[in-house]
Amino acid sequence: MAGNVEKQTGGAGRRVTAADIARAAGVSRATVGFVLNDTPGQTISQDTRRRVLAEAERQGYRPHSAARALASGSSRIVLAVLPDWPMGFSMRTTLEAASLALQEQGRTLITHTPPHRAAARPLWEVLDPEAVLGFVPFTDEQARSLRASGVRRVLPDPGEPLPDFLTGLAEGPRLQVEHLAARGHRRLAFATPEEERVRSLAEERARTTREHAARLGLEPPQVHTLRIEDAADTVRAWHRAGVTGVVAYNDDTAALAVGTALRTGLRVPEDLAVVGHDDSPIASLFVPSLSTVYLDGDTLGRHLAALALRPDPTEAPELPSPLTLVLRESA
Amino acid sequence: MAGNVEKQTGGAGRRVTAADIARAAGVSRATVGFVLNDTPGQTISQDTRRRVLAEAERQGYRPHSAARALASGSSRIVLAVLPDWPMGFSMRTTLEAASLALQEQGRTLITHTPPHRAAARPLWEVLDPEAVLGFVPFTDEQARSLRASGVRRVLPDPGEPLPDFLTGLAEGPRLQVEHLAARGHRRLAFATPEEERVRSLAEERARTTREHAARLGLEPPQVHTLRIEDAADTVRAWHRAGVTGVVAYNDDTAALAVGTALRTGLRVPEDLAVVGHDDSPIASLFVPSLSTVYLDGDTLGRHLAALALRPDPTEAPELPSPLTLVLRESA
DNA sequence: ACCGACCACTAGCGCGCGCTAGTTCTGGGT
DNA sequence: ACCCAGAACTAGCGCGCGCTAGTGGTCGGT
Repeated sequence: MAGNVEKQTGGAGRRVTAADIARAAGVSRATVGFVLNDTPGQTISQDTRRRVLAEAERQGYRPHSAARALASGSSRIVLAVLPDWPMGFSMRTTLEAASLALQEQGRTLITHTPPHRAAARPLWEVLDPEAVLGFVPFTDEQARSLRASGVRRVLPDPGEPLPDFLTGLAEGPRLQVEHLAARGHRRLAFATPEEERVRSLAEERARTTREHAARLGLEPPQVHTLRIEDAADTVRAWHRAGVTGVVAYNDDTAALAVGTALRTGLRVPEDLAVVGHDDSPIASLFVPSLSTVYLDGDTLGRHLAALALRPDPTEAPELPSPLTLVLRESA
Repeated sequence: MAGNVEKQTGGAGRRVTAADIARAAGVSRATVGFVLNDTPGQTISQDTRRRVLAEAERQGYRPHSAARALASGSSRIVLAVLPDWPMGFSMRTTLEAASLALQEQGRTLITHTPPHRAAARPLWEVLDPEAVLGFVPFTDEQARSLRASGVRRVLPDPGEPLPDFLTGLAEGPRLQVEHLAARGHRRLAFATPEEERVRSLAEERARTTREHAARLGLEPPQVHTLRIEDAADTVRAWHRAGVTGVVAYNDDTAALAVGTALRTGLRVPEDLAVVGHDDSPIASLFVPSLSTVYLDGDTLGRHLAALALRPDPTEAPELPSPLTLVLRESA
């Protein structure tokens, strides 16, 4: 066997600790810590620094995060609790931007979608994160657990009003309604999927739809759940009722509306115009391609990171609107 | 202020530790540990047990996972590194099943999609997981980092042959090819998306497609990348070359193929039959609905959990084939 | 009366690391 | 010759928990 590094330290497969580095470099454990963490206020000679760094590299030292978390009192982990909505392209960009911004601050973003069957212990009790970002308000039960687990910052903060990044998520219908209104549609419907899990957001968007329809002097839009089984009935009912424009909760629902309309013999967008939401890949692939609302994930992601790490929870940074309308064939 | 529990322990917001419970219950810290962990081989009186449990409940005690991980030497976390493929419905079921199975063993499954821009520290160095499941083989660099981080079980194990759960992921084309062959198609094409990230799996599936086409005495299928910009050209080229059946990498690609064929004036499935893969929701929504391959996530998930926790890495459990063909309109 | 077995606990180490409170060693100023 | 400031370190505590090696007490058997 080639005399590999692990063997030299003794125990087969034992992980390399800072003490190993200290011994090998002929310094104390504290010095190793100072060098590897660039601890401010410590003066270390060039020579020692080099020796420690070289030895750490040679032995492939990786600090043990549990020990670090225990000693420092912070895991440097930020947990994003994702809702179970099919994650659109925009959401992925959002999380990636947030992740990058957090990384620059030495944090690690972990995303998590809770399983339907409630976990024995919620993930934040296991990970001990520094902050938890939810995309849906937490229940009282969850809030209690979060507090007991010592999570320092929770978003949205239970008890506080919803932060704008969440209300922003429900602002899409404004663009959808405005567009349909501009095209002369007077009677709209809001279409939502059946999924229980998206209900809270769907209701929020339905509310926004009604609000802006009222503002623009349109007929009060009806809200309908679109199911694969009876979508045809719903679409026919719309047609009979004079509905010509559909605000869809997301692109999947929009796709279902458009597909059903076509099968029912309606023309899209002539007989029924549909605007989706999320700008998911299928939006452009669908025949006809879907007009939809694009969400600027980059901006939103940075905003989220800033919210999670801001030292003073009372002062929140401003969020420029991250929504844009994408015009395609379906409306 | 109502005299709340936290206040009683002293420090504002300090988290409740096992020592607090011990003090309040009038027992030693060890006893608290024995009670809360049901440590085998320890005899605790009913009375004491009740007192400790009650006190833990009253104070909302949550064990500090970092400390536990440090002391026990294991984080009880299993990390699944997901590829960046759009996560189909089947994949979600797979992960959920795996998560549940792991939970029954006291483990926590954390899923993670590495960002495109490489993270400063890969997630496993931060989380210190007990096992890491990859859906794509690890690079040498990653393998080294995994070993240095003390991860006990890595799947797929670098250096070992691919486990069947991964080769199984490439078995779908067998069903796709067999179906098309049974319908009398002699000349097939394999359609893959452009995405760099799915390339390794796409190539694997292309190989399987060729293999089974050969086995069934079909013409050697050509492999084509389907891009939105020039999909029309590709589809026309297929038609000219006498290709009548398309094996698609996934449902998105199948959707693109079908959509393009329709726009080009071809009939589906009469002129071009297409079989997708993944049974994603759009597969049934699309017009015409897509024939596709369904992957039984439940079986696969349990298998994964078993692989991650099996005590002896040399003996792997059997995996029954988790694939089924779903017949719809496109083929 | 004494012993051993068993029950019901407790004292305290060790996990790996961050960090405070020293300690030793220069080298320049008086 | 002495002092003292600063550079360059080190000793060792504490984070919260798991767990081993005890320790006292009770009870049945001889």
